Amino acid sequence: MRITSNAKAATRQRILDAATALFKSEGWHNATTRSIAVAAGIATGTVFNYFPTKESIAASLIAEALERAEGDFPTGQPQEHSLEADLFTLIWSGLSKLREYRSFLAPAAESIFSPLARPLAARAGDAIRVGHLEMMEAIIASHGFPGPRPAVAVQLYWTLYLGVFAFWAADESPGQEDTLALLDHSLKLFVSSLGMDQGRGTNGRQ
Amino acid sequence: MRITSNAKAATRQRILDAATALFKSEGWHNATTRSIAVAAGIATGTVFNYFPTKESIAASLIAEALERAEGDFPTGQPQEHSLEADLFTLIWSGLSKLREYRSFLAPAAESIFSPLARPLAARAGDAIRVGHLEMMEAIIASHGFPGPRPAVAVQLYWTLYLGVFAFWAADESPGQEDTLALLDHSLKLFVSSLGMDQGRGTNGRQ
DNA sequence: CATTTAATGTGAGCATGCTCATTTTTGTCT
DNA sequence: AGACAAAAATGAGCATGCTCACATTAAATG
Repeated sequence: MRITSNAKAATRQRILDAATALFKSEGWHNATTRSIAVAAGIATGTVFNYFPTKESIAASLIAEALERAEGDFPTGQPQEHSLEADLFTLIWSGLSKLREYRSFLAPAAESIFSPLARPLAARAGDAIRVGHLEMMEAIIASHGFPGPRPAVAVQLYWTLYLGVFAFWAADESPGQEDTLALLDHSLKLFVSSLGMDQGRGTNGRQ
Repeated sequence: MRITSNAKAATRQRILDAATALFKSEGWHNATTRSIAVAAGIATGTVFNYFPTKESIAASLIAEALERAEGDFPTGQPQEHSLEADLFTLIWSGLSKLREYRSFLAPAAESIFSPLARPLAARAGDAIRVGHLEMMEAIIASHGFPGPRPAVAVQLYWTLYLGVFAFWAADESPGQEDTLALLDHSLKLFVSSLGMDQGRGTNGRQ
């Protein structure tokens, strides 16, 4: 049992490559698991020896793409710019590097949202969560903002991020200017909330 | 051709009743279209004479439930309370009335999010869109807040609303206090954004 | 090389959402 | 009632995601 994982990794990669091509050319629904298997030169069942579901193939692609795109973000340490500008860079430059995947990310974004289970943050996979949330926390901390209680802050950030991501994935305005507008506003929302009361609000009810 | 629509409406209602029961008892995935048909005492194909997709059955149930729940909201006219308090009432009392449906709304919420097409607001159906968004606009207008450009405002509100809705649907904390905390914060975000610049921001980049 | 054991690949087959050609029911007119 | 047309219902059948018992290949051992 030495180089077994080489062949395994190669098969896995063939599946990912075939899926990438088919998602782009055929779209999420028309790219069937059978067609992916054929394109990868394997049997249908083999696909499911590597990925438990079709969704998980897309999840892997998205996670890897995001990881790659965000891999060369400078740091989460103190920056020259405003908190908003730093968070903008974190999100927007990540999206910019994903631009080539837009055509298949639009339908695949479904798979990110679908289960809607409680730990929404955990959904996009460890790569995104660790990379993105830690970056976000570091950036925020570097600017010295106090935060709301952690669970809510994480939820807020993910609501913002996933909302922008979903909008961006389907945004066909020139230069994604609609996404830019949404991101601008969302960030102002987020940043302004960080300075707010840190306890549980009441909104005027008893 | 006089009372034909009576029988039709009856069959449609039998489907909705059967679906409601099965979604609650079996969950979204285990409630199959065949089992719904059997429970309604009709053939599988008949279901699709009334609803184009399984998803649309859930959409109808959700839309009707929301319509019912929000039907007796006072108005969108000037209130005694703050903007935040008014919006809180709009959302929270709606959710409260939906509480009995929580067990099936959690999985069914998937269907609201899944297509993620551009006009996100149109997704939840006219009942919700008209009722909710008009209410929201009326409430905001009554408080004299200037708004950002409409498309962004609508998107922002729906990101907030659907995010809260999805979180609530899966929230099992006592009294849904986690949802309350999220809603409090989300509303502060939203309200504070309404007073911000109304043009396109730049976040400090060229 | 021959055997054994583990890893990997296979594809028939299942359940499901949905389609559609056909059958059954309903309503109208003579 | 009988003939006809429109509306409604039917269920066999399709494509898809996924499973699983089995076949094939590769590695380890004698």
